[in-house]
Amino acid sequence: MPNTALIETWFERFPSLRDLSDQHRALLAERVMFPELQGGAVAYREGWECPNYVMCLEGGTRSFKTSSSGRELLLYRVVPGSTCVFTTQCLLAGGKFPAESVAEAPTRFAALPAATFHELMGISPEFRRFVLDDYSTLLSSILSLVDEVAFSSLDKRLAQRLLAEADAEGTVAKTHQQLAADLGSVREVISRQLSEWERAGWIRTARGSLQIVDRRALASYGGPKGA
Amino acid sequence: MPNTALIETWFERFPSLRDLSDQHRALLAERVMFPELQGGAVAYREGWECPNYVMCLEGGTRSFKTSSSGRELLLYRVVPGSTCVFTTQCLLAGGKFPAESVAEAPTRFAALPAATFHELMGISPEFRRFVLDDYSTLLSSILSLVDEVAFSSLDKRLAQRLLAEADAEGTVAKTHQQLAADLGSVREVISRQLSEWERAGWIRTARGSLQIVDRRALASYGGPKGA
DNA sequence: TGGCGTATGTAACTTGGGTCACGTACATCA
DNA sequence: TGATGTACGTGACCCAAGTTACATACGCCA
Repeated sequence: MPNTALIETWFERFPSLRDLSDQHRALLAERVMFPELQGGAVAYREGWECPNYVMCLEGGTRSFKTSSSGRELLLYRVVPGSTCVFTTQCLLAGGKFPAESVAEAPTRFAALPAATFHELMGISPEFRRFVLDDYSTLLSSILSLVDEVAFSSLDKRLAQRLLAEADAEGTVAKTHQQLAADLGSVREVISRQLSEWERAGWIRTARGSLQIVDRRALASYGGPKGA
Repeated sequence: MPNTALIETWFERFPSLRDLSDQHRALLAERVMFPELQGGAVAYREGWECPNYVMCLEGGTRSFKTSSSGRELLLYRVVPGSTCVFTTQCLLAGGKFPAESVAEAPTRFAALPAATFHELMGISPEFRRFVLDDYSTLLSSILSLVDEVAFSSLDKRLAQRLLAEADAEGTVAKTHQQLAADLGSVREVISRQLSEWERAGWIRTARGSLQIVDRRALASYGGPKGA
């Protein structure tokens, strides 16, 4: 069994899978596959079939919509320990993949064939709970996204995003282009706003990253409804 | 049993419930309640608890988000024979109602207590399928909504909506105000666009409704990506 | 038939943010 | 140490759409 190590990693990343009965866990282990993706590789395009239920072990992907003019809007990010919930959507709805998904780094998945997925959904309450927890979390986050996109201005959304992307030191390791793609906007608009905040002393910019100086200012700018 | 007639109506509106085993159907019938709402009454506000799984028998509600400035955006409509999927979301995610919901007409529901809902999700594959079918359909429609709101212009969205709301004769029985609320816009903007289309001879407007004259023109305007 | 409430028409203005068209600054590798 | 590719800065411009501010117009009830 060359997969023993990977299976171990898998259960480490998804501890709730340990709640399954021995029998069901054995079924998982028997059927699972561990595909890989290069960084930058396309995982899914809109409209593709979804033959597997997909969980992320290493790396990560971003799922997004693309407009006719080429602008992108981030829907959500799949990181180690989380599932690619759009595959859940495909399998449950019996439809096609509803967006595009691209690996942001070299990525390793655990993939469960559709038949096994459905089988386990039927027989394992723990597996069901695991799947539905993730799935309902996604819907919540997409509903917030609707609200944001429909009613919030771009500068507020940008402020929030910087805070969300920042590490403990306040560094945001993204280019303006990437921020624009996350927000469904374009580079120039992001640059414009960032320069303004840099002049105000709220951030410091660098090539390929930026540094938040005044977290509080950004938070009160993007946070409560008001200005 | 004063509810016999209602239970009969209920199963008529939701034929897939007949697929449940006799035992599980008996459980449904035993625990169900049939609350009513006046037209215009608030069913849920954002953040409310959801003690029931709710299915619509008569009437209907609209679920929408509201911006800080008071603009509304329709998320989806609950009609007879469909469930209020946000209650599913609440029950599965264990969270609060994620939007506001208002009865558009006098409305009758079938409501299943949360405990019964969870019990049946565990023991009845048919019930599970019924719930998850609806739920996954909702996610699909919300994802389309994201795409539309983020990337489509208001006039295209309006054209599509007119076509969607029109009856067989091409009559759309809504005020400009209501159309605006569906689309997350304001009345003046809708009126402006409608006048333009009236001048072009695509529609005829009246008080409280309008008539589509040239379906094809509207469809090609809003439909394919181009102009 | 006059008035009141609701629905609509429309002009003028403002603004956010996307588009165009550059110029400049790093950074790496030959 | 130049050349080339990638990231960033910036101004000018434009357009969709929201805001403001009224003017009607219809329809019903007293």
